[in-house]
Amino acid sequence: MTYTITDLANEFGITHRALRFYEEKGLIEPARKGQTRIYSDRDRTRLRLIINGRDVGLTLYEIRQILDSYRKDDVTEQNRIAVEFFRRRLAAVKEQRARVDDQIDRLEEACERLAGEDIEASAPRRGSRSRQAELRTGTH
DNA sequence: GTTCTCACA
DNA sequence: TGTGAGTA
Repeated sequence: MTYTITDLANEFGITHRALRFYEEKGLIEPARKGQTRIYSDRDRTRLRLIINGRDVGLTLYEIRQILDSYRKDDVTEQNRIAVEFFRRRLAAVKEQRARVDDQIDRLEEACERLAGEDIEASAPRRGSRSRQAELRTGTH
């Protein structure tokens, strides 16, 4: 089975521009009929990997390195390389989450501090006692 | 319809 | 990590 650039673009919800972009970056090398690109099932499988990798935040360069490892026959080695990239990305994403959580905490605290008195009357903060109430009574 | 290139965010 | 416009 073969596919045109529009076939795969439609199937994966990307533009034909993106497909050529991936090709330019060396992630995929479709055959040519004249000047027109002809994508094989193998190209389609690689594209699926590209999209999945992109969706979890890997760079195209990282995806290419994983794809390149598939030129080896050693499946164990392929998996080792992929896992290496996944772990690294996982650590980065978790770090991002920690920063986001910290920002949320700071913003919530600031809001409570600045507008707490007004907001509290109508919408009590979570927990049985608000921070403001604790401050007023001096208890914890 | 598909290709390529250049500018642009 | 792509998009838009213009072209052949």
